Amino acid sequence: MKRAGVTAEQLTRAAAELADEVGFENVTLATLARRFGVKEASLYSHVRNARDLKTRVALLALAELADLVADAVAGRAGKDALVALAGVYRDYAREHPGRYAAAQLRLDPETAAASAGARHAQMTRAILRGYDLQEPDQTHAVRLLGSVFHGYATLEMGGGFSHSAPDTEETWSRTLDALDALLRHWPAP
Amino acid sequence: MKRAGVTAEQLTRAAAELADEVGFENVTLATLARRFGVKEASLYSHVRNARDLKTRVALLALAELADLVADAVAGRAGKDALVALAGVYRDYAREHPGRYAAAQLRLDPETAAASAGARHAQMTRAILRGYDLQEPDQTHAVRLLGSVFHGYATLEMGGGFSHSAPDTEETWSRTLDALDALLRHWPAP
DNA sequence: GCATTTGCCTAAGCCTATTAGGAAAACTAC
DNA sequence: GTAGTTTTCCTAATAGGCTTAGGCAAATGC
Repeated sequence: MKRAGVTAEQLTRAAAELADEVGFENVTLATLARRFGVKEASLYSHVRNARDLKTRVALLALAELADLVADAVAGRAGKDALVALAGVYRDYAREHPGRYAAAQLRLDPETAAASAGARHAQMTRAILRGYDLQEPDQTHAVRLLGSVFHGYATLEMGGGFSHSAPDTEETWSRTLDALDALLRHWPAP
Repeated sequence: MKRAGVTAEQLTRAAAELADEVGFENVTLATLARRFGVKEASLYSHVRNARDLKTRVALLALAELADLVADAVAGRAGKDALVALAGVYRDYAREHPGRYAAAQLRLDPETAAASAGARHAQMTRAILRGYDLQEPDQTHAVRLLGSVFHGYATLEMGGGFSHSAPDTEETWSRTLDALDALLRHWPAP
């Protein structure tokens, strides 16, 4: 019998696509096995277990997202860079909800350390160069920005914003205006 | 054989406690059945299915959280109210991670409409009375605050903030300072 | 006390995850 | 090319979890 030729990378990619289709929490080894035309048990030659697969998808999403951010902020500064970076997160969450959810998976410390996670913090910190913030305010600001971007993406996706009154598009641009203003006039302690 | 005397409310409460112990996604009918000393199938007399139970936990958490917020902001205004409201969300997320996750469950529109969800938006809007914001900026601000609080809680819980440098306690208070300043000097469009 | 409703049970089917052990394909090295 | 090794896939089996169907006994209403 000829082999299907599955690899861990293909499996991870397929899992990411499946996650975008049915939600990260509904990604199952059984579904993937069917999709590849092999038996479930065969997948254990490529990934340790279901958790391992989810971790791989998380790492994929983190790296993919970091690359997109790096691209978007290249050559930009100040509010321009802020808008670009924020837009990448929001768009990614909307276009790849499953992958975005995967990127939120809690990783164990070693895995997290080897992930693109640090690049994210690093790039957010980079756009703060366009503003006049010293440590430790810079770190506070990085965390605040991370909170807003992640919170906004999550709430918007989850329908947390009522579909009424001002549309989310406008809220988004006004939120960025607000954050820009805040960073330009960061309050003294 | 005497009955265990399970009710939907007890079940929901137990599920909420279990969620705080093992994580919302790991709440299972099987575990609850064991905890009540009945068979799994018996639970279907009280809840329609696993999804129904999760929905009930979500509604419980939303209501509980709304009550806590209402209590916290009573008699406060301005930054005082902001800090109180924000603190409730953060503390609840840390003390009841499972319930907090449940509160994020995506509900179908009718269920959501009947939930305490609206009270949350309402109360956030209320604290903005201490600031000089007109519509539609008020709505933008409500969404921004919601994003920050939710995002912060999620990232802090998930270990998204590296455990290094300034501790999260300080970031939290500086974040509130920043939001207060932002609301006091909301940028014109 | 008797009828009805309600709570719980057994039985069974379906899905997913995981492990163990085996066979054949693919690859390596002469 | 062929012998040996590794890799990939398989079957078989176990263990959980979710859900439905049908039945009996406990609680409740009159």
